[in-house]
Amino acid sequence: MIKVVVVEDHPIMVEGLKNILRSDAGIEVSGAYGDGKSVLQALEKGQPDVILMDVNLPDISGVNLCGEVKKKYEDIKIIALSIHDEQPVIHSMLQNGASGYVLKNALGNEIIHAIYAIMDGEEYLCSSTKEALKNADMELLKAIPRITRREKEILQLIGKGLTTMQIADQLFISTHTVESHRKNLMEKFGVNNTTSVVKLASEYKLL
Amino acid sequence: MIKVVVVEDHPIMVEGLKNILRSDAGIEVSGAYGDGKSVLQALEKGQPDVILMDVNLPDISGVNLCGEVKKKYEDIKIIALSIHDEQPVIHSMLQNGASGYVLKNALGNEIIHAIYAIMDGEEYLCSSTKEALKNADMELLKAIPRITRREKEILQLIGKGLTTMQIADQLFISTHTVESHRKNLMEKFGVNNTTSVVKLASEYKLL
DNA sequence: AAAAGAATCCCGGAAAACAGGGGTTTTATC
DNA sequence: GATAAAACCCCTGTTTTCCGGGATTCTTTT
Repeated sequence: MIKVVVVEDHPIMVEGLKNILRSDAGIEVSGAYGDGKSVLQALEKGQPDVILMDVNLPDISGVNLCGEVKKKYEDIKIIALSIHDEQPVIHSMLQNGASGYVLKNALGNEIIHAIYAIMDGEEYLCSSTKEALKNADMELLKAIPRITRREKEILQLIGKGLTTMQIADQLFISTHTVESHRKNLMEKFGVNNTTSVVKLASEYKLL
Repeated sequence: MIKVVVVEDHPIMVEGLKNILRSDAGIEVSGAYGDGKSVLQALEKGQPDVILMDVNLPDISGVNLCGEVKKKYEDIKIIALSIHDEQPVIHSMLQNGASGYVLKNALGNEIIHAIYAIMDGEEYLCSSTKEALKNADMELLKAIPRITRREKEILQLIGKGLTTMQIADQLFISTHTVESHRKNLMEKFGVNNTTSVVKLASEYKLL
């Protein structure tokens, strides 16, 4: 009997998943949690074989949660569940130890397949995910950039529509410094204007 | 017996909704469709009392679908289902004839409440939605801006990270013209730089 | 504890975007 | 079929961002 824990903040979705998994005799849903904190607590008292984990949670990003869980309990297999098929998101999840990536528009039995596949030690990607990764070799693929505290702060202010000067005033630093951070953000995101940075940051839920 | 049709492109979500609605004796799910086109076709052969409609569909925006359905079948009540609680999205759905707006992180029985409430002729907003609308009087609230074909085209190119000159070259128009469109976009979105336009457009799924 | 690497800070000139003006052609509406 | 409104087009001067640098402090890693 494979023990599965669901981490997902949409109750209706949880209901759907439970229902689908119930239909398989070899799988047992041993718990469902709506945010990162409560799973981490629950895991201290006992571990499942597999965690089905939504990438977008209210309290912590799925990428980070995935990393934390894997650090503490390396035997637990993690399947990422997401609405998005952005390459960097997929890549970051896999780098952080996820064994599978399934889009939420997948059919129910795709999830069951995924569970059995990863219990066999395989890596499972749903068809749309594979499609998204097809013409990009995994080595060159860039993950979600790791940005610093200060950069994040500035990114958020830029996202609010403030100009460099307004940001400089607010943070009591020179406009040149703000521009320097702006430049580094463009560098890290691999683009050459702020607009693209904000667009990507918004896609990766960094704002 | 209240006949309900579900429009939602995530099969797992559909499964969850069906399961929840099944538990209520007065409600019957008479159909489920994954995109706008198939619902419109199905409606020609018979109408339900209520449509539970996801705002983000693969082929058409929920806002437009809502408008179309209401134009042809004004008696069908529509409840919008969404992950987002952005004011302009909520406002646009209600303006297009939706009678309810429920966030996907709502509990299952909230959906059932919503269905009964709107069948009684009420308007139903889930608690988080109400929260989002609280400090903004409905009159002043701005809807998602209506942008023209050309503007959309330019918005998308800007979103790709192209500069004004690159866009001008690609569309065989003057850079001045591109800047003019850019200006109008800022005007319509009520902001004063392109970055904010792209951020909002991305939130409203206009890209 | 030293070196390498990040992160935060600063500068000046070139290249864009922005603001505020005006004009013509489509598209609805009466 | 007139007319008003919207869409689309263009221009000039000012402001902001971009991009080439470089310096100093934190933080890791060895």
